[in-house]
Amino acid sequence: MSAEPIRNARGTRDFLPSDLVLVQHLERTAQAVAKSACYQEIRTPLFEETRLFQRSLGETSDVVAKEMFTVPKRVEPGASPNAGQDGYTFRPEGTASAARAYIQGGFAAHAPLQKWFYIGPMFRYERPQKGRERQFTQFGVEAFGVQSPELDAEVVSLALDFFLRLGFGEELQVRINSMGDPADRHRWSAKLKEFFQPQVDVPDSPRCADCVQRFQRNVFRLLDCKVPRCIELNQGAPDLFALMGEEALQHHHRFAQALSNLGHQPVEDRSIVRGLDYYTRTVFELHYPPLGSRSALCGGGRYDGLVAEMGGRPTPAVGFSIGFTPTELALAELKLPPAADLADLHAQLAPQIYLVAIAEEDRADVLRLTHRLRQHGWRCSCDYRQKSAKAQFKEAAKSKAILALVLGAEERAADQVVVKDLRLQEEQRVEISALPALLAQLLA
RNA sequence: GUGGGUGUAGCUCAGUUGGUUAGAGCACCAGAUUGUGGUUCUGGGGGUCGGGGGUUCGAGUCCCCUUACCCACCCCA
Repeated sequence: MSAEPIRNARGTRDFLPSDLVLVQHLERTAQAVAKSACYQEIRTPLFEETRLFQRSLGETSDVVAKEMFTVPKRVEPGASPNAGQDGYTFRPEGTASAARAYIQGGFAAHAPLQKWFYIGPMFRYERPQKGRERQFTQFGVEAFGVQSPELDAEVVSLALDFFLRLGFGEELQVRINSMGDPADRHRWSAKLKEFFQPQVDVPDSPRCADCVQRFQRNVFRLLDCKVPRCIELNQGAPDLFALMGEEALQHHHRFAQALSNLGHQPVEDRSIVRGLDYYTRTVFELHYPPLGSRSALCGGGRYDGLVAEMGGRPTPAVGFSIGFTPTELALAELKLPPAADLADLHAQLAPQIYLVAIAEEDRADVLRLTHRLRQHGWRCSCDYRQKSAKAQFKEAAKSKAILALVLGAEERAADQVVVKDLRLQEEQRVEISALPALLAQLLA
């Protein structure tokens, strides 16, 4: 049996100790931003009933149509489970689960206003490429129970704050649009189909092949096609804003106003059309133009219909999600964050104290002392490979420890220990009883 | 799902028009006289050259297939 080594599954990543430094920094930044605005953390299961996503994201969305990690509910021999309809699916995004938890928790009745955030892995069965993985981490925020456009602006400002704290500059751009209310959307959809029909429904369509496809699945997407010819053909297409109801229009204006009130002049961008069904009114994206083609950092919007659609009381809501992977890519390109921001996390990878046993007979005492110091809260390490004293000092240096404690026959006889500062190469011999105080001073 | 690129030690790569036991740097391990470090020196472990088939006297080096990864499209975080 020639055992071929098993590798990580396609589209997944190992986060090794040094990789985690950045990730942990992203996590704590996200938490700090969210908590500063009194958003509370939630953790929902990594998998849900498949129906949850079919209902919330829409059967025609790409995510549901071809990117779901679905497993059958039961795998009994002989049974023929229908995973597609009656199975579990690893969550491809966080909003559906949050809405489900909101409904299930009965918040509409006793505490309709809920501001939540989450950080965790999401799964999509896609072909991996740069900035896109099958398992990825998202930071998301969802605020339930308020339909005021000022809340939309608050949510956007959280996303902005996240990137600003990571070191992004003032070039950060908020692009906004509105999807109107469902009735507006239906009218618009009909008008669009009417408008595009002649372009698509002919043997030799002037539109690109993708657009012909999109026409069936999601007409809105024709609008953000990048093919030059298609862009031309989009001239004169029906404008949603001309069909939108007064309330939705007002909402959008107040949203834009609230944003500029917070100091973020938004950019109107009619091509922003989120791919998931549940969005209503506000949709937005954060961009960082210096990044060029990969400038999109965050996407979000309002989904006033989702909770009711899923069987809860009608509850307005708004949120966003930020992918860690694109964020990491952007940070790398921008040479961010500054090393100082990560210094503490890096430092935690190294021991503070490395204990050296001069001879074999000293090892037992070294282990005892190591154990004691750990209980005091110091990060301590020592050798378990019978290395020579010399090699232990090498090990101590390599480990980036700050101090070395040396225990030999002389020290043990006198109840003392040598404390060596590896940065200054200075050492002193002290009574064991005085050790905690000295360490506290040296490692402050 | 479609198209393109790549695949030599843990990592970064050399390997001349196919030629004999496949190399380097870094990393790792051990030493350089007796209780002390990141420099230096010496030695050592580690590769069925992604896998399979073919051409050839002979292939890491050419051809085919396959697989993994990467990149782009689609879509999106």
